[in-house]
Amino acid sequence: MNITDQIYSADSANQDRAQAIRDNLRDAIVDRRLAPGTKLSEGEVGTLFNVSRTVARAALQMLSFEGLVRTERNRGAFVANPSTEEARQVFASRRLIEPGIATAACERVTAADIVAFRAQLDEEGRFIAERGPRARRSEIKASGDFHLLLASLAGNAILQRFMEELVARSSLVIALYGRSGVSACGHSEHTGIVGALESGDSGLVSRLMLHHIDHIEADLDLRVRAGPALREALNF
Amino acid sequence: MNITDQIYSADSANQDRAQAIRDNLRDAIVDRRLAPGTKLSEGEVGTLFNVSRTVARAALQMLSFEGLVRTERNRGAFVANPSTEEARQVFASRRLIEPGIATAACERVTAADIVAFRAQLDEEGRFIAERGPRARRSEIKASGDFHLLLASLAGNAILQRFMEELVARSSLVIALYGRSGVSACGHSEHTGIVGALESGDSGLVSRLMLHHIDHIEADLDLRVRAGPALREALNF
DNA sequence: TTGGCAAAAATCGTATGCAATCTTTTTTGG
DNA sequence: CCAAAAAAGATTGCATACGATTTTTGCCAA
Repeated sequence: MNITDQIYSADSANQDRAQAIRDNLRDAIVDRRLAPGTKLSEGEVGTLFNVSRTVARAALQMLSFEGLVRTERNRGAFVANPSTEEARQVFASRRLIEPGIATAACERVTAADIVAFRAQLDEEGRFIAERGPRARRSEIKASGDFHLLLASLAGNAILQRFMEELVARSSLVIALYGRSGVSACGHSEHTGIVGALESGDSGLVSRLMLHHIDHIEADLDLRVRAGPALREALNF
Repeated sequence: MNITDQIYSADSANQDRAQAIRDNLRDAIVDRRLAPGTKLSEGEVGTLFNVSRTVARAALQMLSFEGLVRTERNRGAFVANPSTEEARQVFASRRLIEPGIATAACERVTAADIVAFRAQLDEEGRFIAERGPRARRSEIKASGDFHLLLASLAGNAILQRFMEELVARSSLVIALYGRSGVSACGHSEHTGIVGALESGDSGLVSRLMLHHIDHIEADLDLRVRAGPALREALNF
């Protein structure tokens, strides 16, 4: 089981079908099974999940609030294709929020949490060792789940939701602009953060997290390329 | 309090109608024309704004994402009634985010922005001078607008949206738990922040903002009272 | 009066239909 | 043969309909 399953199961279990569809689509987007720019028509989503357009539409609306889907009036919904500027804003937001979350988590972490972190790290390591695009996607997801696990420990539901959005969008950004070299490095940084958490040094945890975010962003290629206008025009 | 106190303008010009309704309802909630716990039935909202339940429902869904409305399955939507714990989380989030926003804004602020801030401060001052509940509501709103104006200068659309949500929820919290004494004090702090912005000292701006948030929260009465279970049971 | 139960009313969740808008294909004029 | 106009097709925006669930009402007995 992975983290997001844990986080959302309580919601989607007895709640709306729209929420279940949203979770399903979000996983697909974060996993890159749905490429940026892919059209998500209400009818198609509806038939795929055996619901009416009404329910499919609600799910797409939720994803659009989270920034994972962009909707255009009378045209439909598309998997988001974040610009380099958006990518920068995502990471600027994370730099602001996540060190604070790490500090808060450090002050509330329990031995059981550390065990969960170790398991999470093991899973990450497994995917890094594997080859192939399937493992690559699982690796991105597992890496995001690490940050979500930390956020869930901070004891602040609002910040946790913000982080869910930011992590999901980060996955999109990394899939689009990542230069792929950093995986093992990121993993070792995660390991370091868990170690600092265990030692209870909240200042260190916060600093490590900040550096980690910087490293992730530094691995991106955020130079302006072929012009976003062209990308847009080609509906990518 | 009743929804029908609501005034609505017929301009659904180029935007989505659901969005216009959401904005209208949000203003009403933030202004406290709609009290926490008030039921917002889809049918009633729909007839009030001359739209079908479909559109009204979409608007309510948006507000529920923002945390201003709580929806219960098969029961309906209600204006949120944040608990003291939620109130603490709102302010913890603001303490994390807003000093950073202030720093970013300080580095991008222009002379024209300063003029806009002065105008905003003047408006605040006017409402503080006035008496009566109408002025009190306008005062809360104007105070929130100050923070939103600052957020808009930070140049980060994601953080700006987070702040919009946090400021709106703060208004609810202040309306519920505020002890009311702090208005003039908050105004003077706003003035101080603008002054620091003008001087370009981003460290000072950040520190003033942090203190300001602390003062706002300190003015709240967040002791656990008559038991949130009772409040919930009474649907307040 | 109070408590409990069943019918009625209200409200929500969802599917479906129609008009408006956008996209693609076909037709027409040069 | 190509460009522009027109028609056909697809998709969304919105309203409405109907079953399901909840809440209220009315009634009777304790």
